[in-house]
Amino acid sequence: MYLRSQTTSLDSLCDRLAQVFLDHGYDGASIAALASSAGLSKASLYHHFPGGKAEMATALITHAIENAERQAFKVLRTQAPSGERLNGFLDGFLRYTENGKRPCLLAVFGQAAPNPIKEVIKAQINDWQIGLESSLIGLRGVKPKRATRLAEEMLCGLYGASLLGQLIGDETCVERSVKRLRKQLELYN
Amino acid sequence: MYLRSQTTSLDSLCDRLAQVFLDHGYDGASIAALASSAGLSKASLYHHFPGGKAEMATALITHAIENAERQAFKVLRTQAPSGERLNGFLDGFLRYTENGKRPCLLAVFGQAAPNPIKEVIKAQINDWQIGLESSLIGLRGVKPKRATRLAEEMLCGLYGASLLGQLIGDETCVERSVKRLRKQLELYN
DNA sequence: GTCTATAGATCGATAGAC
DNA sequence: GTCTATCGATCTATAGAC
Repeated sequence: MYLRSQTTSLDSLCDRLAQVFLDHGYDGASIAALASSAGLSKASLYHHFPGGKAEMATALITHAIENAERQAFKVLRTQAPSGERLNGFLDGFLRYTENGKRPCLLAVFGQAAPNPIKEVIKAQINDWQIGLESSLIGLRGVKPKRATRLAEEMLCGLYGASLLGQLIGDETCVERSVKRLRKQLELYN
Repeated sequence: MYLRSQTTSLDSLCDRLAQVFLDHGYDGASIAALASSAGLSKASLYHHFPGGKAEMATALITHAIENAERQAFKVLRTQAPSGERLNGFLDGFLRYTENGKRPCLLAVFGQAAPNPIKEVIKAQINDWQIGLESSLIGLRGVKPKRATRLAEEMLCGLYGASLLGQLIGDETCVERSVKRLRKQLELYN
């Protein structure tokens, strides 16, 4: 996909397309709806994504991973103290999910999407879990085995809150989940 | 939907149909795939569900809710001590999700399905959260406000573990989440 | 790079025989 | 209650003009 226009336009196009997938799931997002949401005809959309829906979904997952990486997980690999890294991650996760208002594309495509996309998601979340682990190991008194379980607990809590918030229509679940994790890990911001 | 045959056949039909929805989501589950999985022609499937896919999904959600209710949440409304009720619930949740191997239809349809179905899910999960709350209030030292947050934390942890397990292909996430909750609530089984 | 028009496949749903 | 056959709508994807 190449777009001669500015980064803002590309981001805007990705956001519009992603919203359709978030609202209707992979199979529920029709080319017609995607094109309409992008403000293009179907043929024009195929000009940008010759591979059709699968290519769009792949591009959007890559885009979403880059966003999450930049806004949340990147800080885990810095040299800052563990507590600061984890605090920065939690801040970033809230930014990434827009305070829990926006579902995560990884969770949506993880439920139903072509297998290559599912594999990318699986590998990426494993990477992120490892990043959380290494920061948790640096926390006072946390041993490697416990760090592994804590990292999983964090991902469960955050993704679970995002899902639950969507199920019951309460946007504030993720914020409370972040608050709980900060307290449990004795992080103070 | 009426089936003259035994309960086992009805349950078996529901299980087969549910599996298609779990694998492909609401929109991704085609009538052809549903019929094939049920071992019936499309016309025969419509004989049982004149309302088509929406009626199937509604029936299956009702079925899933009844299962979860019977296997997990029912015990929360008994007169047993709070600890026993919560322990029984966690046992039941593991049974309901088949130790985390089977995704929950409520989570799948909560992401993308016709609005009436989403409303049923929303109401049901709110009900369940209230059931958890009242059992948690009975626990030593847990006040109403904290019970509300703990109930949400339990649902986040359990549904998050189910989702995460699906994303990374690890069936054991839910078991660990249950273990964590037992420890946190000081329940011993 | 955008569009209209349309091909070809699959969709949900139904008619009608047995 | 099951089936085959089929309808019209919608879907993905492409052809071809501008």
